[in-house]
Amino acid sequence: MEKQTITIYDVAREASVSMATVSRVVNGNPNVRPDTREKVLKVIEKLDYRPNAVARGLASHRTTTVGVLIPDLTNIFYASLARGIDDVATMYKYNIILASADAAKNKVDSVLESILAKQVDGLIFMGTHLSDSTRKELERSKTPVVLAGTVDPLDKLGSVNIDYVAAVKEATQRLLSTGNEHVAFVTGALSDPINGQYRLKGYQAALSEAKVAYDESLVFETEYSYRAGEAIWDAVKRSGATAAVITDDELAVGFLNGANDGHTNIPEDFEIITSNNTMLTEIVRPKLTSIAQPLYDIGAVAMRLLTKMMNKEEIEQKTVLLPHSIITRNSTK
Amino acid sequence: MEKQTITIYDVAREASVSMATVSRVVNGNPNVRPDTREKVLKVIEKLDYRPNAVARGLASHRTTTVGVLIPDLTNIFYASLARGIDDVATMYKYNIILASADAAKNKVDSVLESILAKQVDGLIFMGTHLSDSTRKELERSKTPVVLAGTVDPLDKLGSVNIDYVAAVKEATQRLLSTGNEHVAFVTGALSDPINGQYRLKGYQAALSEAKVAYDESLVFETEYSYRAGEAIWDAVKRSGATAAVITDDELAVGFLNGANDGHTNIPEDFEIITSNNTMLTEIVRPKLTSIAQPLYDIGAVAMRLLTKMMNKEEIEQKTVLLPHSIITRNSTK
DNA sequence: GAAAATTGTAAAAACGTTTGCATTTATGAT
DNA sequence: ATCATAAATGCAAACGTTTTTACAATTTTC
Repeated sequence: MEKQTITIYDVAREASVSMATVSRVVNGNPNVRPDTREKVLKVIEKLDYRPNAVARGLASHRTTTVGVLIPDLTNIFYASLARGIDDVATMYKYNIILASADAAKNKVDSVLESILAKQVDGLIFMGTHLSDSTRKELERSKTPVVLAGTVDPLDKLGSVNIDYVAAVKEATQRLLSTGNEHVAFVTGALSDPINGQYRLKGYQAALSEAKVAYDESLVFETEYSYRAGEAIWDAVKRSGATAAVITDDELAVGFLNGANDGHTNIPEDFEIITSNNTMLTEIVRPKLTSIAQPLYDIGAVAMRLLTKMMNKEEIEQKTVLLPHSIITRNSTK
Repeated sequence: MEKQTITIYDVAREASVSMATVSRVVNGNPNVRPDTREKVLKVIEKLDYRPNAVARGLASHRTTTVGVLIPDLTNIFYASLARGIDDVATMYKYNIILASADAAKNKVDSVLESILAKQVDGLIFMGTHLSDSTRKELERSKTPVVLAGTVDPLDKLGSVNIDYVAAVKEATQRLLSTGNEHVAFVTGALSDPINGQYRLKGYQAALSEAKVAYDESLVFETEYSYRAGEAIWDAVKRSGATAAVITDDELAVGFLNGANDGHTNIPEDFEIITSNNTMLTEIVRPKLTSIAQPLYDIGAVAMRLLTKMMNKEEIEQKTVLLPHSIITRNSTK
């Protein structure tokens, strides 16, 4: 019934100053005498006034809200990035509008539209490769965008990644070096440039340097899930491979258990290197050797980069590559 | 430079109707002649007009946005709930403002304040037990609230859960029935009513019915994480227990690996039942027997309940209990 | 001690919608 | 045709802020 919202106007009246002055106090504008500031603050306290962010957003054209698109909340890889994003966002007083957008399901554009309608100040994309329509939509809105763990082949948007080519190359070399003649490459959609261009290139480069012929039948394209990993084990085993580089931990874990349950000894009879170094690699037995990506940092740096863009600060590098390494555990000899 | 935002006013002028009519068309108000609707839609298309959700929110007092508080994004339990929440929210055209609020770190109230400032239409709480100050804050804002996987001891807010008392009781009985005389109870903060009241009560009820004395030294309080599970294994083993009910999967998995790595055979020498039936239970070896909670559904139902509250619909049951079961895998005899 | 610069405050115009009310136009029964 | 009624539209006032402009009061400068 009684709405009872205390507005800036009530505060102004009670403190016998103008709305403008109250606004200045609330926003920390220095142009207000200490004693008036004091007086206003007292009234704010007394009336328990809370500024309305919606009205503020309308008047100032800034919502202090950023949109975050995530392909799968329950995939710990993305969740880890999200945590980095969230922490930095909080640090800079931004709220996050989170939306899951399964690229596969063409949801991206509609989700994006609803987020842009909310007038977010910026946008972080994870995982989803940007379609042309998506890109156009972003362009027209002029909203700053940063990709986290996602590359932009056109190199126009901000992005934070590791050097996938180098990382996969090292992993592959590692497997070749222990005498594996047939190393499989098990990955997600090759239409995603990270897989189809970067990682694949690293894989091929390692083979080529080791003078091993590239054999397309050793490349396995599937999806990032535990089930997919279990399911594909047999095929990989039958291909004659004795080792595999796998580009997602859930996938790798499913794969590993497929091997375990099929009584193949890891790493004696088959070696595995996975890619994300999430908690999963430590949970399974044997523990998985993995490319280590600084997941939290990828998210955190992406968000930090976005804050700079939103502030129109000078950006030294809008395409950043964070360092990676390989953590040896027990799925390799 | 040129802001170039197309407003409802531009559309009105171009279509030679009033703003009100355009607004009606956009909002699907039936009070507009089909041919005017057509005309307006054409202009909207032509001008590529997009309504500004912030202005809309200010004028209508509805933001079609809900706040979601999550204790830990990377804990798959919460992430699973969140997925249910997200799907239903999308279905009903709500956006989600996600904020992680580590109850431990007293962040809850400040996060809540920033979310409420954004004028969300409703709020979903996960995991965090509501402090008095939080509750007061919610009350004053009059925002509808639903707890997902979290109980309200005062039973004032909406909530969606399973019957924790019954579930833990069944799990404990199961372990007692295979001859375990000392069954440990390993859980998170006992200050959380779910643990300290409900689950503990179920545990005690099972003991009591089996005429086994309750022994406080078999109750282990720790936190929901893999590391905590690894760390606590030794103490539990030393307590003389030969079985344990564990209330979080990450915790249970750490515990299991503690046992594995300490060369205790599961389930021959020690039985384990965990509580959330997430993917983790299937990933480890042996697979974990678990209480099965409908995680996705808890989130989905919570969000659905919230939509009803936001619409001021009649609510038949604001405290809902979803069914649970026990899934037998290989960590029990 | 007057002119110039600075500071503090108020008034009012945005911001882009929705919505209650008034008005016009169409519909149908007589 | 006529009138009562219903349907469609327009007008203008919110919504709760920020921001621009203007001016008065104070401080500085020489």
